[in-house]
Amino acid sequence: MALTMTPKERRQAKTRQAILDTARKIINSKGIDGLSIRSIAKAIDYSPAGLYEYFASKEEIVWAVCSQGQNRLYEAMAQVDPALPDVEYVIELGSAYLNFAAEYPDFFLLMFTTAPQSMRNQAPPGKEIDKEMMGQDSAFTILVEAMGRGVENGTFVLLQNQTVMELAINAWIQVHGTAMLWLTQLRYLNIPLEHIARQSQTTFVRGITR
Amino acid sequence: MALTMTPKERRQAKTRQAILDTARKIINSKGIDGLSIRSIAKAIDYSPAGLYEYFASKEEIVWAVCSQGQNRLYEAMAQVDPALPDVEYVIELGSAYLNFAAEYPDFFLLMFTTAPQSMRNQAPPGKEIDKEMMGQDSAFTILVEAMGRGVENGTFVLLQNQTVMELAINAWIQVHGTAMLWLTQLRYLNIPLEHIARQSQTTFVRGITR
DNA sequence: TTGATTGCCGAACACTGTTCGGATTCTAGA
DNA sequence: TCTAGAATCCGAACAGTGTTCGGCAATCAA
Repeated sequence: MALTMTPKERRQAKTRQAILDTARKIINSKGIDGLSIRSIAKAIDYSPAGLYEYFASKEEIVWAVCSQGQNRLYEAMAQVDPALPDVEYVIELGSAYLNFAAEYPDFFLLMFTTAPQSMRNQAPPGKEIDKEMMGQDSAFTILVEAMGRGVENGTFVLLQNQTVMELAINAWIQVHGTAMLWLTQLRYLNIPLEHIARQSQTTFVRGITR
Repeated sequence: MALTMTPKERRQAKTRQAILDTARKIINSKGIDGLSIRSIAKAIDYSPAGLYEYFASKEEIVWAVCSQGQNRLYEAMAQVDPALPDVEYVIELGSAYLNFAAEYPDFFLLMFTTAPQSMRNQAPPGKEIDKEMMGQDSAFTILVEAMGRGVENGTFVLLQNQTVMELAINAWIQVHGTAMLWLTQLRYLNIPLEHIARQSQTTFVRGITR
């Protein structure tokens, strides 16, 4: 797609990306409260007003950062080897999810808490954060396919009237709960993530295998 | 304790509680972004500066609101009948947790996401939000005792080298993940909470029973 | 009746996101 | 090449935020 762009469009895209990159860096270093229009502007040698040529509001910037975060999460999970056995594959997918959360805590919390709330109203039509999550090339899709494969192979067993997607949601719940609880509570009690994550995953696998 | 207070202290406590009550109401109606010092002050016929006689900062107000929220969550879970069989008891505890989250979504999200982050630094010493969570008369304590009882009765089985507290953390992860994922994602996809919660709890119980 | 403390407020400060008008600079068409 | 118009960008301002400070009353202790 970059080949079909005019020089003007390329400049625009470059500036847009520079804004998003600095915004993401500030979030990862100073947290979401340390992110201001003026701090972004100063970092890229722009006037605060100048940013509004590229984004309509601060929320739109944060939304775009989160949207790219979903892609990063997808790529992290897509790197897990699908040739692994069913159980190991699902566990490794979960570990990729958790590593992402542990590496970028503020970013992860932003993507899954404050972001979906306040930005639901003015996200680009057809590109809401939930559609983004469920759509093609999303992290959740990888999980659905992994669970579906396990069910077909007879490795995982469905509950009564349970669909594969619902099973995937349950897997998501388990790993997401681990990430959220560790980020907001357990890590301050010096409880290591790997320790509790292994237990949680083991119990979950025990619950869905026969 | 209210009996040992001087009239002056009673007045102070009354005003403090009025501040916290209005703050909680604003959070539940307008969300956390709708909460401002000036909006609280206007609601109780005070000047913005007047509130600083009772709380040192806005964050201290939010912290106190969250702290009282922990108590409300504890009371909700304490009302579950302990005479229930092990499995039903744990499930009902989880349902109480989920009902709380569904009834006060913004409040719940505040308690478990933005709050623990930003207020860790200047919470009253010995009263950090995590100590609050793990301490006596906390919601988590109820869960620990419930799991411990189930283990003693042989209803629940521990993993290798797993403690009862770790098992309780896993139960917490499961129910917390359900709450968070539904509040931030699933409810916008019109997925009913009861539906997905039942599956999640069933799978978890299946994972910890022999 | 003093003197001091408490309770409360108006005004101000530094910050935030955002808008608007006016400068530049770039670009496309005759 | 010249010019009209669009694309960029900025300074200044506005409304809102949390917070501080000086001072004015009311209350309380001696």
